[in-house]
Amino acid sequence: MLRTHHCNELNLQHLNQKVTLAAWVKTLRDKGKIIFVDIRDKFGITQLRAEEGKSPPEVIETMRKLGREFVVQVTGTVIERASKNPDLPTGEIEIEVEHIQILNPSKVPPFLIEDETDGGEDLRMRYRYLDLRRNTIRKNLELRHRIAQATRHYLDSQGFIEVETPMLIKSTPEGARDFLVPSRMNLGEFYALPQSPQTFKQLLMVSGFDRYFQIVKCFRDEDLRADRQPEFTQIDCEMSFVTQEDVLQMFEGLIRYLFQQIKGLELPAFPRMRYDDAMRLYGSDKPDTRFGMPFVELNELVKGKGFQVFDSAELVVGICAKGCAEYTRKQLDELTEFVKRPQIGAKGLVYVKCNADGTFKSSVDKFYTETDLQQWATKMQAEKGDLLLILSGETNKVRKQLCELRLEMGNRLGLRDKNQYSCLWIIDFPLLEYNEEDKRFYAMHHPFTSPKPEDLPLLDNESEYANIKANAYDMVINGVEVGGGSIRIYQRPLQEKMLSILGFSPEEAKAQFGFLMEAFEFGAPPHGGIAFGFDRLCSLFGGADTIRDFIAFPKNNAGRDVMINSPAPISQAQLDELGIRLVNKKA
RNA sequence: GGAGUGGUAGUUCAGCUGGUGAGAACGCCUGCCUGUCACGCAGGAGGCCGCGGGUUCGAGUCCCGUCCAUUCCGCCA
Repeated sequence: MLRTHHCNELNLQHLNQKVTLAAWVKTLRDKGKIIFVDIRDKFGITQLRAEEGKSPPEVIETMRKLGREFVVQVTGTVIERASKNPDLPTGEIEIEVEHIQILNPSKVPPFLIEDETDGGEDLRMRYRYLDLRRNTIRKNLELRHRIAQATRHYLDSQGFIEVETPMLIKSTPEGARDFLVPSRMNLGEFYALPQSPQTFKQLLMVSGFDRYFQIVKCFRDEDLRADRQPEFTQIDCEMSFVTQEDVLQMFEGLIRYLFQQIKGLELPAFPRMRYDDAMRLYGSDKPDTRFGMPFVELNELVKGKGFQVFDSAELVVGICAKGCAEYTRKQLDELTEFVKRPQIGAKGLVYVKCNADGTFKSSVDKFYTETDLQQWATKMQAEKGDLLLILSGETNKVRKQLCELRLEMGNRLGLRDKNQYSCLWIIDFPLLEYNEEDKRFYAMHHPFTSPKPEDLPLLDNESEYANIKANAYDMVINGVEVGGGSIRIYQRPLQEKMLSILGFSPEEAKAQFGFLMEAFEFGAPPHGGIAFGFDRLCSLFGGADTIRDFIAFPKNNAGRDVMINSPAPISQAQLDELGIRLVNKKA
């Protein structure tokens, strides 16, 4: 080793020891006759000291030449500081430098390599290796490592084995857009990168592996968000001979173990909420349950009083914001503007202030009496001082809009504390979802999800498709879908039926999924599983909204890596070899 | 594919209804400083105001286009 100690190690117990350190120059403080240099490695900071007339002249000379991020190797004696720094673990000592060597100089870094950097996102990504020198980012990756290790430990202890599945697989029409890889040896044909190892893990169950997991990269070529990357990591799991209840117990166990190990938190049992209830009460299949403020439907109270907007609405629904009756005109206007933004798309917002003196003030006083408003307030369990916020319109749309408003109110009222964790299961998802554009049903989870046994007869009646429930479940924490899974179909006839409902001809079904259905004919066990979004889980544990700071080398929201500058054009020779001709070459 | 926000010094940003010097802080350079640790003090360098058009006597500022970044909607089984 080029060092005897790292930079967070030395203290008064090492007094008078001769040590060698190797690290990066963090800051220089040249006081004239005396020079202090802080050096930094991933472990911590140690102060170097040199003094004119005392230190060797070549040491003084070299130390004056140093710049930020120079890599140096220093030999010297551990001495007690004349003035100590209680903020540093090494703050009681310093190194009296006897020899210093510049192992590598550095250009001036383009941003400050400090916890509070002055660098913007773009610049940090271009010099990601410098960004990763910062404590905050490195700690995020250390957190990710610990979560991964704890996950492996838990699943191993429960009899799961980690099996790798291929990255070069086959494109399928269902689901997200695939990333494709041309095959040189099979000209004109393409591999696809896996959107998830779904079919392979099912085949491992057919193979009798009983319990499988993998912390694995998945690829989806869709537009990105702060919490979405084109390549992301899943904790992918599958178990044989299980019911939904077994899967929920096992993986609730995993998440509670992680909270215990990583955060030191003992979480209560996770509540279960049916999908229909989640949509009715929160307008979302991933409700943030850190706070209440559930939806209250008001149709029967508001109709027929001459207010055309409500009379013509399919659903009139509101939330009660505790203690907000004092909101000013300006604040109410802000909320109205919020729901009218194009992304939300509400036409307007009706409010009712439940005044402290028991009176009501609303934006619809023209149409409704005090008695009417009192009824609303009672139904919404409002007290004096509360504010009712009501939206109306087509059911699905208005629920989505009110969901956004509820989250906004949660933010405004400080009810979404990053250090508080509210976990729950959403269960009883619909099996199928109608797509207006394509005029057909799609699998809500994926085509291998099994229907609830009691709903099997509905598969024969197209008008009932939308009412079929699936053995599918999501885990939601703080309004984030961290994982989801299902009990799978394991019998060929049912899988064939499912694919035909999804619009596959028997020939297409055989071409796409014949291998899976054939496997089902060789003694496939009942099985089911789940996959967790590992990057999201890490950001949640780290209290961040973006997953990028938990990925060593992330891509920007156009899917570009601005450090290596990918994607990039390839040579004509490569294209020729792959038999590819570009039609729309970007100039 | 659509909407919002932003682009001015190495960096983060300010720059009002268009009107004589394009600014601050941090960073960088030079000098001074024997207990600093957000060191201090003095001085200095550093700018195609993203790019291209337009309006105007005059544009960092207004308009149009375009590129880049970012957030969201669509999309993501």
